[in-house]
Amino acid sequence: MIQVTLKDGSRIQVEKGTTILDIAKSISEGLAREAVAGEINGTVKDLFTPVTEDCSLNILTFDSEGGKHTYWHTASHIMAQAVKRLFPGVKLAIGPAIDNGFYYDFDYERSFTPEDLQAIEEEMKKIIKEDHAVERFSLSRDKALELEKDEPYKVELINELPEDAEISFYRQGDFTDLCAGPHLPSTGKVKAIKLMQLAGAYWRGSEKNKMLQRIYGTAFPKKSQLDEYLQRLEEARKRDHRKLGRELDLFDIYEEGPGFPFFMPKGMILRNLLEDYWRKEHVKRGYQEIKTPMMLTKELWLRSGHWDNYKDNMYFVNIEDAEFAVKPMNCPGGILVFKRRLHSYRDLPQRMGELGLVHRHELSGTLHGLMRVRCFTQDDAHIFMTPEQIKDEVIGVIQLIDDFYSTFGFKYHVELSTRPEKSIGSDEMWEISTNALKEALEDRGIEYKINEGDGAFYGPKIDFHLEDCIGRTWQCGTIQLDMNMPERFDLYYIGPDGEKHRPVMIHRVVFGSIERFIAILTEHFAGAFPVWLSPVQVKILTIVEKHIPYAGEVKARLEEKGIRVELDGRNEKIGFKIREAQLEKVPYMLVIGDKEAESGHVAVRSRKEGDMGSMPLDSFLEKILNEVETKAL
RNA sequence: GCCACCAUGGCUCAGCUGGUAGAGCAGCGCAUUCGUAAUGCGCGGGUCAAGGGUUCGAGUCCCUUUGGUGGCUCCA
Repeated sequence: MIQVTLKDGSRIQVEKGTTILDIAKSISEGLAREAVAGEINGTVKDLFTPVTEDCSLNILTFDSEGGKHTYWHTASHIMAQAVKRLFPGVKLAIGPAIDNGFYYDFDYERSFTPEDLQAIEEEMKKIIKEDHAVERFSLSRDKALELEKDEPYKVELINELPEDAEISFYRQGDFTDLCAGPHLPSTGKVKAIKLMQLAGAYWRGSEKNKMLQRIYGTAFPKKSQLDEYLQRLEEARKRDHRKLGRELDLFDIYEEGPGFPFFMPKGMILRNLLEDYWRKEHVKRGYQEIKTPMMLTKELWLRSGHWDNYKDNMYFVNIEDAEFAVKPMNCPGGILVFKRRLHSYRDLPQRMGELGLVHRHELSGTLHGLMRVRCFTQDDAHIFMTPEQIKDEVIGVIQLIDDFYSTFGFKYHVELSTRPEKSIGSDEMWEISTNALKEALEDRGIEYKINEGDGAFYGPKIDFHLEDCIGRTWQCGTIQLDMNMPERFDLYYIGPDGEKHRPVMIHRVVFGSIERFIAILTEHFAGAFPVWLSPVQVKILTIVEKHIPYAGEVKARLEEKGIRVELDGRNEKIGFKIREAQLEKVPYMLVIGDKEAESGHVAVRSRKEGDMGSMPLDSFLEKILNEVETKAL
């Protein structure tokens, strides 16, 4: 007998060799039915794995991360099995579970069509119905290579497995695949499936390799869960900033300027409000603002290293036989500003902000609304400081970013990237700066994930990934330490000892790109921006023509207080005007009829709560001004 | 850039296996003066992304180009 400790801490005795599934059954039939895998001492295992020694065991259902992973992994095998049946010559690459489902990469003589996808899905349903048992077995390297001799990608994978690795396979009916597992015990366990899309993907993610065909799919234990998932996607589509941007007349991108967005009058209101907020907060924190030119000479970019490292992403212009580059980053300009005069250690830190429009040549296939464009405005700043000031300055930026994100109601997580293989600077400087970043994070009690070797070539960085209301994350803020540029541009300050010293530089952004941030905000709020950001905050709706004079007075009163207000005095029914204002996502509608005109009231309707009844104009003013002032969400 | 798919009036979309463009919304005009998500009637608007080809005939088939969508790579 061996002792198994369950998730709730209770212990049970089972016979050695009992499978996880049997243990689940002994706990409850329901659990056994729901179980998809088991976690033995923290490692996810197949349900048919026998338990051979004392251990802790967690029975996983679809609701857990590991459970989903197992479930989707088996679904991907079922898909591969179906594809193999329908297209015998197909070669298999890899087929993992991912965030919301799974994919499998195939190499086939012709491209799959949407009709093929249909057929594959049907075949998958058959395989599920046939309910093949899934079994696991291991082979020696030679035997494994023999078994996979017709699968060149599998052969490559096997050859790259470490000497001592177990080479395991999973078999279900007529299909066998090299796989580490774990898997569901049978194909019948998978219930609701759907193939989502077809896409090209390079073998092993490298553009030097052959492009394979990737089929994405997802699966759930219940049809209702699949429907719910599809509905969430539909919801995300409704929130798409490209659609809302056009509908709400905020911004758009035209064929005449691929990747170069246009901002409409209402979009500019939003944008200017964000920039006003940004300026105010930065002045408060001791930043100065500068503006550096859009184009600078080739020599500058040679010196900064961009010519060597970033040329493919830059645009160039010839002026009177001299070559200029349109700036892809603001730092070289900022450095010239710093260099304009001699600095004492007493002047440091110098915090110089710039809302700088940068242009980067991005591959056409990567463009995506405002999220990925070819010109965008970075809310940049460069902080020049002594090495001793690094930690405090980084903390200052971390706090600034936290303030900003919480203003919009965003949750976020933080990642720290360390020295990459290809990098410059001494070990000592890397250690100092990486530690400074760590200390700053720890000082603020912020949890962070480390991305080993993912830093910029000139220094380590902290990235802020914010999460929108439907759970997607976006990299926005970043804090990068740089010891390279000060060197290249021979920056120095005079220390207390009267000698020249090299300053350290921070590059940082909070919004990241104003354009992208606006896109994120648009999707986050589904176009219904908080009152302080709404391009139109109040819409006055008259019942009939004769109310226009009083409505005009109301409008004037609101405008006097800086409220952005529109008057809809058209000869239309009130229901129609409300519907339009609601679709325009105006936070407050003021309905003006006889009663209001006589009493000096306004009938308030909120886009969120509907009819709020009648109130004196002053009460409404107080309410909305308070919301604007507090940036209420 | 690579793979797949897509491109019809301002917007959303019909248009079967090729026979010469249609709806709703929006716009404009007229009527209606009305209390919390669509008043009625009428009118105008498209070289069917661009170019080339097949055909007696192309929105529909083929090729090229441009732009978009979803991925891959890259990234704010």
